[in-house]
Amino acid sequence: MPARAGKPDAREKLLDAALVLLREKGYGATTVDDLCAAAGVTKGAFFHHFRSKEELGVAAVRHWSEVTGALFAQADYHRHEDPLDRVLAYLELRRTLVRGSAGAYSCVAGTTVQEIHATSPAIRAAADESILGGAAHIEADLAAALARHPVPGVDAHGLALYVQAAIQGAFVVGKARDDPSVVVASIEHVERYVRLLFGRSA
Amino acid sequence: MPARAGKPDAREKLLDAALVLLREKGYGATTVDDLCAAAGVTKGAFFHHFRSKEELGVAAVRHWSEVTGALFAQADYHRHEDPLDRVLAYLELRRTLVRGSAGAYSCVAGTTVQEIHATSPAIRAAADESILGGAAHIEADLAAALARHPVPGVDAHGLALYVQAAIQGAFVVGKARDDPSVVVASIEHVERYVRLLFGRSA
DNA sequence: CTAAGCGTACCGACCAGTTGGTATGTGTCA
DNA sequence: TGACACATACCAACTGGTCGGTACGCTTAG
Repeated sequence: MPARAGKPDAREKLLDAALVLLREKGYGATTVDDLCAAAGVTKGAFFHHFRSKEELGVAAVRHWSEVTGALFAQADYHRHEDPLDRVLAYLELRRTLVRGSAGAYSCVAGTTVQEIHATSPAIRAAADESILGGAAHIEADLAAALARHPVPGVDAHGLALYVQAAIQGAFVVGKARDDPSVVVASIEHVERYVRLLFGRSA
Repeated sequence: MPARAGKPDAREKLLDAALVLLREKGYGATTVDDLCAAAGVTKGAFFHHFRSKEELGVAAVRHWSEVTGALFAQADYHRHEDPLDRVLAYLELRRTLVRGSAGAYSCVAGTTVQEIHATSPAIRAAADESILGGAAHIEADLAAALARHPVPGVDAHGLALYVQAAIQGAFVVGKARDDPSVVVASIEHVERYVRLLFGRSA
């Protein structure tokens, strides 16, 4: 993909490679050499763009936020007029995205934060931002839905975070079971929960 | 715990140390030297009891299953007559267990499987068994509750796995947010889901 | 010319695993 | 009873390879 000749693309190639490798092997097991080989770049290029492996970790998680943010921003589930319909369409989209191996469908932020939450504050903070950003995709819609149909003890922020948590957990169990169908089934449970909360029948 | 004098306990000490270190630092970042230091044992003892670090990983996950299995087996939530009450009491127990740092409340199997699911089939299988075992703690009760109050499209096995997934995901978000209160809030959402499913008011 | 972008060669630290050895049983047979 | 063979449990020093990171040189655009 030689978009523009002369433009720096080693950095982009490294970040894209990181998205795959981090999800497949985790942060610790992914070596700098692995990343360079996958990106078709040498170590010199790596440390030209990133001062350390940790700095790449932060950049990769932020890159992940951007990639997924763009994906959901341009998705057409926003077209629904009813905010609850938008939330349900979002969940349906997330469900249909689950295909193939865990390295293809799981989440960079969730995978990475499990390993480094106690050892790398910078990556942990980036992962936190990424997950909050993911929750933000539905938080406003949930707030609007709750305004129309209040549920005692439930607030939009907490519910949005729970949806993210349930999906993250589905990835974990999907990896353990080595079977994406349990991820799909779990997301269906999340959809059922949202419908039950708002008294919407299937 | 000097049960019987002369009995080997380096193995036990290593496994107990592994439960802490694996949850705190993850599998990759936990070195054999770390484990030996935490257990107060030398490397010679480590490789006397385990042929490799991977073999310890498998043993540690199995040890985790035994420890948590014993914890839930002797818990008194089983006393409830109604199976749904037992499930709700189980969730309440899990919620009250969330305190302190992620290294104290999170799950060895879930943390480890994220890293090694693609690289170590043996540990992955052990983690899978552990998570299935966790689901088994409530699966029979869910089956009984569903027998009394069937819910279309919901089976006990899938629901039990979803409960495990939601809790695993709560740990992930708890680590990212560095705040156990989001874990508690997520488990409360799971409790609300179960109550809604079975038409049980709070 | 100059500096950004990238490559090659290399270094020191670290880490999983090895080696060779000690201490303490434990069964057994004269 | 005791001495010999053997096994288990553990220790400390070491090794070979790997990994994150560095030094430095070459190329090309402005």
